Amino acid sequence: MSTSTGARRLRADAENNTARILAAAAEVLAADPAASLERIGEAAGLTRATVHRRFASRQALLDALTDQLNQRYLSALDQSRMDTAAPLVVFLRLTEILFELKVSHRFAMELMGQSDGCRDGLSPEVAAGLEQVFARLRAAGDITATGADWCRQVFLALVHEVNRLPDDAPDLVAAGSRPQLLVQAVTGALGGTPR
Amino acid sequence: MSTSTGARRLRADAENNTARILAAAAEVLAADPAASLERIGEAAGLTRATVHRRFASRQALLDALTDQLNQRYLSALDQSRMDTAAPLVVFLRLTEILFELKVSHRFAMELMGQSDGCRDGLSPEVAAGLEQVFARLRAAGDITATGADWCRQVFLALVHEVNRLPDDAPDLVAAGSRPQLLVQAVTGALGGTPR
DNA sequence: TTCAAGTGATACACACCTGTCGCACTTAGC
DNA sequence: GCTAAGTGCGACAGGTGTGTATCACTTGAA
Repeated sequence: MSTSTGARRLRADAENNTARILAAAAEVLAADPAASLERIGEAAGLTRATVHRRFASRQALLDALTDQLNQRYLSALDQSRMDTAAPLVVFLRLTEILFELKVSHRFAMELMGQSDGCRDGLSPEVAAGLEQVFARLRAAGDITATGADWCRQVFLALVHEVNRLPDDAPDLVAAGSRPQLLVQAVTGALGGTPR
Repeated sequence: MSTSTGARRLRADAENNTARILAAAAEVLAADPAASLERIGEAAGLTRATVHRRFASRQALLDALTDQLNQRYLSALDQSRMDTAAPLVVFLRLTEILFELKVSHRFAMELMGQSDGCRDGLSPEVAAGLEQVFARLRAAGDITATGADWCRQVFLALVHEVNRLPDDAPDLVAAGSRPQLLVQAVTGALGGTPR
């Protein structure tokens, strides 16, 4: 599962470089979605040639990035233990984990946004997981919005905005943390009763 | 003011083509921020050469688009009559006008988002106007958020998302209209008491 | 009607990104 | 230490977007 699919095992440093390229790509592409592979390699401390050796094409790199993003979302959904905790707690934990994983929110937005129908953005499993989270929030009366798409869009959009907030933003300080501000904002936007 | 700044007056059809290019650019760039000038010209029913005649460079076109966007926001802020009506009414009217003006929300997001500090995104006047709207909402108890940046970001992000919603989205139908859904979502996200 | 303004079409130069070599060098792994 | 795997460097070809210029044609406006 760890990037090695079928091909014979990579050397340790090579596999490490693959991860560095992915991390650099997430960061650079978040700032500029049209950034060249040269800039991505530079950010990873590698040459463009090496980027090409690890990823056959730009599209292959983007696909790998998408897979990684989906896996992180799935992992976060899994760790949030939906079945045992209260919906609001689950939601808060989910956001906490996503922030810890340093998920590239801008890139996530790009992916989710560009897939008008559901082309290549977030996987159906992730969408289903998020939908379940919101369904439980709705059942518990924490939100009133009924559309799964609307809930997901608002969530992703506000994740992105919360992440862009400077550390000393008054609302962020007041809320206590980014996950808490996000939970407040999302539940409020989706028709939840405050407090 | 009308695009003619200093240079001698353009012929009527030329000025009309300038407007068509701007409209086409807003639409095409909303779908693909990296679209070529050829595609923009094609969408406007013109040739790439003509696009270059009206706008010296790609950057000049983007700047003109930014100016237009800022002017439309200013116009909407002006028409919302902040001084005479209740804050919530002002806010609703503002969003209604923005939707009527078919403001390119995606492009607006790009501009606002990319200007980390305040480089070339929305003008200080627009930012100040929005800040005033939110200040009045706060004074009236419709929201509790205190950060001007946070309020503006949430607003712009949700404008974008509301605009992407299909006409038959359940939450949109329930709210009655896009502006109404937007007002509900923004006030809720910013800590307002529902209803 | 007449003429300048504007456009379409085409060509060109320039720059950038992508993808693929080949070769010398370094390094991980046995 | 040896060997193969991996990397850096340089070069190349192909594609695309940009910006400019020229020429014939069309059209707005006096």
